[in-house]
Parts: sequence; C-alpha cells; structure tokens
Amino acid sequence: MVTRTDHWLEKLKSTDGRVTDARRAVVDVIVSSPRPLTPVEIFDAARKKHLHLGLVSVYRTLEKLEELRLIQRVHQEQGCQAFLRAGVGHQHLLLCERCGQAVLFDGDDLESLFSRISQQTGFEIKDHWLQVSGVCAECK
Amino acid sequence: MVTRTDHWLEKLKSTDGRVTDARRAVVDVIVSSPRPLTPVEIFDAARKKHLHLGLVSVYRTLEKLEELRLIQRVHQEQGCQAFLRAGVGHQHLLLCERCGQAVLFDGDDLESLFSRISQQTGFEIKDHWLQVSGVCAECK
DNA sequence: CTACTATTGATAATGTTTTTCAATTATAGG
DNA sequence: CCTATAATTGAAAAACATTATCAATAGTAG
Ligand SMILES: [Mn+2]
Ligand SMILES: [Mn+2]
Ligand SMILES: [Zn+2]
Ligand SMILES: [Zn+2]
Repeated sequence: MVTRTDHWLEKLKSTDGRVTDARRAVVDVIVSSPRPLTPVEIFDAARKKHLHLGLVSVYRTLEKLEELRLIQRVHQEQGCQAFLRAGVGHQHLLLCERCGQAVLFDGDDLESLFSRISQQTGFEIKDHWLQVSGVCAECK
Repeated sequence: MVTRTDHWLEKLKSTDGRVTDARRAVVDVIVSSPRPLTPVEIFDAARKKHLHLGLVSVYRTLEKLEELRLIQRVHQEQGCQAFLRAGVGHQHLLLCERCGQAVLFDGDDLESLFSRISQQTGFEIKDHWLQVSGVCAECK
C-alpha cells in the first residue's frame, strides 16, 4: 500500500531530492495531521520517530515541500507560521475555531464579485485568498 | 480642520491613553500611507518626525491601535507583519501586486457559498477572511 | 502647579528563522 | 557490492523579530 507519505517522498526524489529519515519523519507528521502545525510542533512530533532530528531540518523540509506545493502556509490571528497539506486544484480552507481541524473545500464562485470590484476600482484582479472559520460538527 | 491623525489620537485619549510625540509620529505615518507598512518601515518613517523614537514604542502603539480597531494586520505571502488603517464596517482588502497600494471594498455576498459549505461539512460558519490582489490602474 | 500615573527609550531577554560548516549518508553507475 | 559524488544532516553561531524590565520623563486632571 502506497501511503501519502510515500507519494510525497517520491515527489521529493523526482526533483533531485533524497529520501532521508529526517524527511520521512517530518512528512509523516504533516501528512497525518488534521490541523495546521507550526515548525516547532512538527519538530516535537517528528522527534519521536527520528530521535536526533534537528529543528533546522524541519525548516528545510518545509521549504522543499512548499516549493513542491505539497504543503501550504496557514494564516491565523495568532500567527502565520503553521503549515498544512495543500489542497488539490483550487480550494480554500475552513478551520474549526475550537479544535483547529482543517477542511478544504472548493467550488467557490466569486467571479461576479470580482468583476464588480474591478469596475469600481480599476484593478485587474489576479488572485484571491479566502479562509473561513467556524465550529466543526464534533465541537458543536 | 480635524485630520484623521487627530481623530485617532482622540480615540486613544478617550480610553485612558495619552497623546505623545511618539504616538503622533507613528499614527501620522500609518494614516497617510496608501499601503501596509511593517513595524520597521513605520519606525524609519516616524523617526523623521520624532528624532529619538524607539522601535519599542512603535510596537506598543501598534498594539493599542489594533485594540482600538483603528488598524488591521495584513497577511501576505512574504510575511504578515504589515499594518494598515482598518476599514469601517465589514470590508475586505484589495492589494496591488506591483506598488502595494491597498483599497478597501465592501458589499461581498458570500452567504450562499457559506450555507453550502455548512451543509457539506457540518461546520457552523462564524467568520471569514477574503483578500484580493491584482494590478491597480496606475500600474497597469 | 502638583500629584499621579501612563508612556518613554535603553537594555536585556526571549523566540524564531537563517547561515555556516564539517561530517554523514543516499543514490547512481560501474 | 563498491565507489564517487553531491545532497543532506545537525551543531553552533548569527541574524532578525518581538517582548519584558525598569528607571526617567512627561501628559493630564484637578
Ligand atoms: Mn477561490
Ligand atoms: Mn465578507
Ligand atoms: Zn472542532
Ligand atoms: Zn499599483
């Protein structure tokens, strides 16, 4: 059975990267987390799998994974240094305010909003960024 | 003529705060900036008005102004430590990718999107966050 | 003018991310 | 399997960003 961890490591390998214990541990932690994690959180969790992992390697792996678009940075009030697996295609993030659980959704249609803003401001709209928060079914 | 700077300083005063040269300088810089600024950028600009301003006072003033909801933190790819005057009521941000100019717009209607997401995920939607970027009329 | 207390800036402390570097290790090719 | 090569590692130091401490200063009410 090919896990998502394996898939990510393959992606790394196919871009001149190597598969190491440090990376395996970091990827494993991110892949199996239902919520965004900070570098230190990832470090603490991954150290249980790879004892003398360095925090530097977490940062370096995050950088690689972000380049490969396998993870995304999550912006929150308390700070913006948390990372989460990336969605496929065009998706946005829905976060539970209580437990932090993240869900990716798609199918937003903002075109009419954008064309109106474009007319009013003279801007040519290139990109957008939407994040929704609330309380998940379990936390309600 | 009552400037926006004066208005902000009055707000500060009315919540047990004092009007000082340091604050006047910081507020002036933010109020007259068309784009989000980082603490250090604010520091550099404000120092021209108040020579021996300390960077600490910039941080402290930012904290106060954020509490009073006169400014908002702006999240961007390159980092999330930039601040901008806050909008009135429910508004969202439109940023120019070239010059950084910020425009606040309102009148987004995301209710139907939210009710659909809510049904699909079981979440109770509480809040959302939308930011749009593009190229402004001058930069086109 | 005075008393009171919020605010200041210098300094130190803390926290986060990046750089440097020599040692180690994954991997391709023989 | 062995070897050469270059990517990766972790320790340590450096760089950067933010926050806490504290004695001196200055805004404000009265
Ligand atoms: Mn979208
Ligand atoms: Mn809205
Ligand atoms: Zn929850
Ligand atoms: Zn522009």
